[in-house]
Order: sequence, then structure tokens, then C-alpha cells
Amino acid sequence: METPKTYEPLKAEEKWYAHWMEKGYFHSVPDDREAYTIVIPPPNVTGVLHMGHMLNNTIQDVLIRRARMLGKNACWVPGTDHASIATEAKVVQKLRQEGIKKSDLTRDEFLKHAFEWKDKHGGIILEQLKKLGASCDWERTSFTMDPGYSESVLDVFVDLYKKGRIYRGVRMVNWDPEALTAVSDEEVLHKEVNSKLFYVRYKIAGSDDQWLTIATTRPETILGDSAICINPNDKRFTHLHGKQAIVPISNRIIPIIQDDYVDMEFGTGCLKVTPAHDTNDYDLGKKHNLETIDIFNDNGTLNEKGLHYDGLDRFEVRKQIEKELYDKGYLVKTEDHINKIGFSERTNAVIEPKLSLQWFVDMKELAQPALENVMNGNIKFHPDKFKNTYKHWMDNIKDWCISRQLWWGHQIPAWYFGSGSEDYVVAKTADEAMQLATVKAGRAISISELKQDEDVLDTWFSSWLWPISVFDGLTNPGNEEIKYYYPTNDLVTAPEIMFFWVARMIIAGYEYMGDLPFKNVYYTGIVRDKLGRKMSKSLGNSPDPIELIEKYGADGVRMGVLISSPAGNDLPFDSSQCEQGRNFTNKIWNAYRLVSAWDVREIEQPKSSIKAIEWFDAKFNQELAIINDLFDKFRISEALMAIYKLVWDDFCSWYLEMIKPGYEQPIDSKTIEATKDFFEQILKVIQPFTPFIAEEIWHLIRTRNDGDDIIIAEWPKVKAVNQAVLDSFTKGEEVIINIRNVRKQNNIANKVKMDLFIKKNNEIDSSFDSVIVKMGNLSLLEYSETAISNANSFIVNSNEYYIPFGDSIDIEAEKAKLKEELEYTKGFLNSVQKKLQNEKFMAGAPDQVVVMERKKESEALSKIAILEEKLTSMV
RNA sequence: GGGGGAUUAGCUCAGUUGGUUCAGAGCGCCUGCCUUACAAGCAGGAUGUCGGCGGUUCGAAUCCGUCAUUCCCCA
Repeated sequence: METPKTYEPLKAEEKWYAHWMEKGYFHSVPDDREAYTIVIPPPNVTGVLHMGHMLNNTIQDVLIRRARMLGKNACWVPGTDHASIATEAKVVQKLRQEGIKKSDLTRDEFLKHAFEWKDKHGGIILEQLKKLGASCDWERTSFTMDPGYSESVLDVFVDLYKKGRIYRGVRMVNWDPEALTAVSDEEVLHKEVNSKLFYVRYKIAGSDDQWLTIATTRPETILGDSAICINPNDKRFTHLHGKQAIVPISNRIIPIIQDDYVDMEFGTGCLKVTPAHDTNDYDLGKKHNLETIDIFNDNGTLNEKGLHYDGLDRFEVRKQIEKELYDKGYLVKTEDHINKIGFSERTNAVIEPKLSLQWFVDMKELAQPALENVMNGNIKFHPDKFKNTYKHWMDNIKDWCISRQLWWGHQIPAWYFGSGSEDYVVAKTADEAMQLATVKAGRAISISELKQDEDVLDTWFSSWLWPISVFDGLTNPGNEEIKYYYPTNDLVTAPEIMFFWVARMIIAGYEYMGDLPFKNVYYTGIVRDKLGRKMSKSLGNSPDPIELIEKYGADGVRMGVLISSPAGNDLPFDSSQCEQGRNFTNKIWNAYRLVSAWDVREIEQPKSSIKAIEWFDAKFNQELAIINDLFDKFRISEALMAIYKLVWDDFCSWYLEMIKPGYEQPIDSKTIEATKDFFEQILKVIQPFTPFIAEEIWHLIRTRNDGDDIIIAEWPKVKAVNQAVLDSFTKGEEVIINIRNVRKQNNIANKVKMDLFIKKNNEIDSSFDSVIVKMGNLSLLEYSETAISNANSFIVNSNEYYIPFGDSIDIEAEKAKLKEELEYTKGFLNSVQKKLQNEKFMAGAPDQVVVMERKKESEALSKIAILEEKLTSMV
């Protein structure tokens, strides 16, 4: 059967993935080998694969596949995250479409719907990862709400509470009025928006017609004002000291206080203080013992404190109150103004600072080991520069608000038994809670009296345990698996979640395992489109990864996302990169086609093939050492580029051309065997990047026993590099390129054989002459004592090369070329000599550098002599 | 406003302690080729005041200062 001209990836991909699964190559159990472990950053359980996942998971798969070949017990743990806010929002939306309101359901009913949704849509993303070739240990698939996992989350909550690290308190939180939950600082996106600055005047209490004017962007919060604040140093307002003001519309009387917090330059210098609705005002209020007037309901409408605006949305009130203030003569003027407003990352609702009773983790001390061990390099960041960002955050770490007003997630194990603010206990189960409550209350408390906290924990409060809990390290401490797999090796993730997730995993690692969770963190960049925009669903600028795979093959797409994506740099993605990847797989495919088509006979091995084999052996080992080094430094895309060039340029363009027999000529068995060996080595090196085609050709190129699969083959070992052969080849290569140039410049077809004469002036390495003859398509290679006239010529290593070409040669053009080269060489010599004549250079530069300069000088001198002689002889 | 990056070819990026012809790679571009594995290919080629200015040095893409542009994080 004819081997197709182009590689057809889809069939091979399906076949080999199924084969690998069947053989259990992805599955890991502890044994006496060294463990190499990666835990996947768990995607949202209801998510679908996007380009960010593609990049992230391809890198992980490359690392895990290489580790497997290095003989390590490679274990890549997959799984998903319950993603409380996002998932709950989706379930609520789906129920709404069915005409069901969340508020009409009990918690249990809602959770039933949520789990149904999760079972239906959950794990789609994991199936998509299989298409990419991800070699995860699917038997270990974890979910942050698995029973065992949930148990560890509750254990940790109880434990931290007992240690005094978790407390309940009133704090100003970022309230999402749409999702009806608090969100963490990190989930708030600050954006600049055009808004208005309203100048509103307040009457001074007890005066007839004395006023002060404040500037605010949120006039609706006037109804919650508790004070006016001025800077005590502000000369303009000394007459206001000790006075009171009357709030417009509500006509409440509020004090005028002084605090140097007020910026005298901003607005009017008079600040209205609304402690319930602004973080800074809240702090001011606490400091000055001001009343806190909360005028909002949880959904962003005004409550009864909002007087006649009761029940209206905050933005509608802003419009209406502007008119009322104007009509009643309070509104002095409005100005256009640009300010930054916080939006919810999940719902895009404008965040409302809101006072509420929440659970917090006190982070200061917990964070210490996590900071130290990154700064001292026990945990390495790639690239290293992210340490700076990390340090800055950890130095200024704030307490972590971990309660969320949702149902989907881990319900907070706090149990209330009375109406007092301290009438609660923290316990994993109701039974334990009952006992604790009985002690705390000093009376018998029954289970029915207990009411569990309605809120759930922040999703990150479960995912920070990921590297521990996927091995049951908390519910079954010291078990065989946690001992074997923890600490894991490498984590691959996005810098955006350095604080949400990475820092907290490190904190949890030291707190609960007394050890780091992973040794290296590889930060990927953001995948952007051609215009530099972040790829997102809302912009619709993200290609569907599965469609890309169908078009270019998984191997092609894997290469496409990795080829220009250094760690920490954004990836400006364009599908042309996948095309490049696909072309690469096709290139390998055709190399295989070539090698497989040769007719093998017991004939003499050509000299040129012997040299070619010597050379490629040296070249391969030289490059392999470089590739290994790049891997060690996590320079994955550079490693890929090195491999790309090794395969395309060195193996295909040079090696295969050197050994390729003439048309319909047979090949000798020694050369074909060596070539197949090389091919195998190359397949091994590309296997982490393009596993499917590697496996496919591995099985085509030689007959394999059952279980002889490349995925578990041994990574090549670096052998000694024959540097002398590499050096000889470099000179031969230069000659070949010069010959090709002569052809090109004189329009001599490749088929036409040419003669080459060499005038030896200097040491000459003739070991690659046979290769030069073959690659240059020469009929003759001869050494000559004299220069050849009427010939194209070039100089390599001070030796003169001549290709006679009858009478059609253009003497003038040839002379011009020589003159140009002469000028360049003279200029070069001049700069070298200037250096050598500089006493300070001679005194300051190391010997090695001086020797190099001298060598350059002598080479340039002899080249000039040759060029001048040629020019004079060409008259 | 505070902190951290970045700026090298048309694009995306390498460039280790200042010193080999150090100004590089891939893509793109230009030229010529349907040469017998591959036109998803082959062979050649061009491209840069290393963001600006100043300084240190025998020598600076690399070190220092400063300005500019830009991205990220925090307030």
C-alpha cells in the first residue's frame, strides 16, 4: 500500500490514545522509582476547554511525558474544581429558564439540581484534554467536592478555628449585588469609567444661610451620611470647627469632624462620610465613633433608610436624586469625572462595599514560611521575576474573607444555638457541635436547636489543599501515597492566580505537611489574539481548541501553542502557528516516507555516508545536551525550537540529503540501520511535544514487540561529542553553501554537474570532500597548485576554491564582488589592529581575548593578500 | 499615588559573569526552483543607531543615572 504523501493525524491520534490507556501507561502507583508529580490546576467543573487551558496543559504534558521517559514514576493528577460562584450562577440561570426561582427551593433541592448539572456537564473539559493527548492518570481524577476532599476542607476549617486563625467579624466586604455574595479583593476588577462629580451644598446647622459644599460621585449615599469631614489644617474651613451640618433631603443633623485623611486638593476639601458604603469612610467612622447607616438591601436596592427611594435600584436613585437635589437647590454643579470602579469578575456587577458578618482567616503568621521559602529559592518561580510580585503581596497580606453567600460549595461547619453573637460552635459534624454547644451554653443543646451557618466557603479554601488532598493527605495522614508523591515537582499555572491559589497552596503546604507543595512553579502567559486582546468568551475571539485539533492535528496544535511562548510571556496566538506545527509533523512524516521507501542491498557503504553518520551522531548529542539543559531551566519553547531545527535542518536537510541514494539506487544496510537508529532517537526527543506522530512512526519504522511503545521508551543519554567532526563539517558546509551560491548566481541547474578546484594556501580539512562532492553535485574535486582563471571563485579558511565556467563568466561582476569583500576585510582588519595597538586594551583584556584578536588579525591579513592577488591576476 | 516588569529585525522572542564575526532564532518578506520524501516543499537573500540622552570602562545590547513609551499588581 502506498504511504500517503501527507500525514493524517486524526486516526493515529485516536488509535494511540486508546492504546496508551489500555496499556495503563498513564496510571501511577508508588514503587521504588523516583516520583515525578504534577497536579493539574483544576478547571471549573462546568468549564469548556479554551486556549489558556491548551497552553497550560500542553506544557504539563510535555513535562510529564519527558519525566516518564527519564525513568521516573510520572503521575499527573487531573480533576476539577467546584467553582462555587460560577457554577451556582450557571445553575441559577438554567433553573430560571425552566421557570424555577432559587428562592423557591430549599437548600437540598437546589443542591440536587446543582449535582445533576455537574454530572451532566462536569468533566467535558477532561474529555477534551484527552483529545489534546494529555497523559493524566485518569484513575486519580479528583473533584474538590468529593466526599474525602470535602472532609479535609472541613477538617482544615475546624483546625484553623481551634488554632485561632479563623475568626468571625464585621468587615467591609466587596458585595456583589447580583450574585448576592461577598467576593474577595482579588475577584474585583477595577476599571476606569466616565462618571459625574456632583457638588452638593449642606446647610450649616443653626445658621440662616451658611453652607458648605461637598463633591461626590455617589449622591444617593447622602442618605447614609454620618458626618462631614475636613482637614484640620485647611484654613478655608476653620469657621466650621465644632459645627454641625444638615443633610439635604433627610434633614438629619450630622457633626463636622476633622481628620488629616482628607485631601485638601480634591473636590471642595469637604468630604461627606458614609461609613456603611465606603471602605475609607468606614475606617473614619470607626475612628470618630460615627453612626453607620446602611441604606442598601443586599440586591442593590435602597431600604427604608433610603426614605422615599425605598425599593428602588441604586443607579435609578442616583438619577432621581440628582433631580431632587437640583429642584431643591442643593445641587451646585456637576462635572465630568473619571474614576475607578470595582466590578465583579463573575457577574460584572458594580461592587458595593458593604458591612457584613463574615468568616476570616488571619493570614499574617500563616504566610511567613510561604514567603521565606520562595524568597530563599526552596520553591523556584519560572521566570524568577515573579518573586518580586509575590513578595510585595505577601508582605502586605490581608486577612482572607472565606465565607460566600451561596449554597454550592462546602457549607461552613459553624453551628448556632442562640441569638447572642458568641452563641455558636465550630465542629465538623452536628453531633460534635451538639456536645461542644452543650458545654459552651452550660445547658443541654439538642441537634434540632442547632442551626448550621448558611454560607459556604470560598472555592479557594478548598483548592489550596489540592496537592495534599488529591492524595488524601489530610483525611489519612502519612498514607503511602502522600508520602510518595508529596511534595509534588512542578506546578504550571497562570500568574493571575499567584495569590488566589499558588501562594495559598504554599501556605497550606507548610501548615499541614510541614513542607513545600511543589518545587517549581512555571507561570504561563495570557493567550491573546492578534490584536493583543485577551482571549475571552465575551469577545468571541478565542478559537475552539477542538476545531483546531481537527484541522491541524493535536500534535500540530501542541506545537502551535508552544512554539513562541516563553515562560511568563503572553502568547499572541495565531492559527498560523498551528500550521507551522502541522507542517512539522508532515515533515517528519515525509522523512519517514523517504527512509521507508529505500531498497536495501548488501552493497558497499559510500564514504560520504560514513562521514554523514559520524557527523550526525556528534550533532545529535551536541543538541541533546542543549535540549536537556533547556528543559532543566524550564525553557520549554526554546527546547522545542532546538528540536525543530535539529529535525528539520540537521536531520532532514543535511543528513538525509547526504545519505540519500541516487534515483532508483539501493542503499547499503549499514547506512539504513544507522539512519533508523537516528530516527528513533529523534522520535524520542519529539515525543513529549508531538506524541502521536512519534508513536505512529515508532511502530512503522521497525517491527515492535507488544509493549515496545515510545511513550515509555528511554530518553536518549548524551554520549561524548566528537567535536573534531563537527568542526570539519562546519568547513565543508561552508564550501557547499558557496557552491550553491555559484549555481544560483550563474543560473546553473541543480542537475548539472560541476568541477571544483582547490588551491591550498592554508591547512585544509579534506575529510568531508566526499560529502562536498555529493551535496554540491560535483563531477570532480581536485587540488591545484595554481589559481584557475575563467572561473567563479570563493575563499574558505584562506583556501581558494574555483569552479570553472567556460566563457560565460562576467569578469567585471566577479571583480566587483572581490573588491567589495576586500574593502570589508580591510575595515575589519583596521578595527582589530586599532584594538591591538591600544595599550590600555592590551593591559586590561584577558589573555584569551588578546589571542583571539591576534588570530583575527593574521586571518584577515592573509585573506587580503589572496584577494589582492586574485584581483591583479584578473586584468 | 505606591510597587514590579518590559522596550533588540515587519511579528514573536533569545542574548548567561561587559570581550570569540555579537547583533541572533523562528515566522513573515524577497529571488530562483513543480530536483526523484515533503510546494504543508527545496535552495539562496535582505532586514536593526539593541527606546532617547548622558555616564563608568581599553571595550556596553549587557553596568549606573535620567527621560520617554508601555504592561501588570496594589491603593
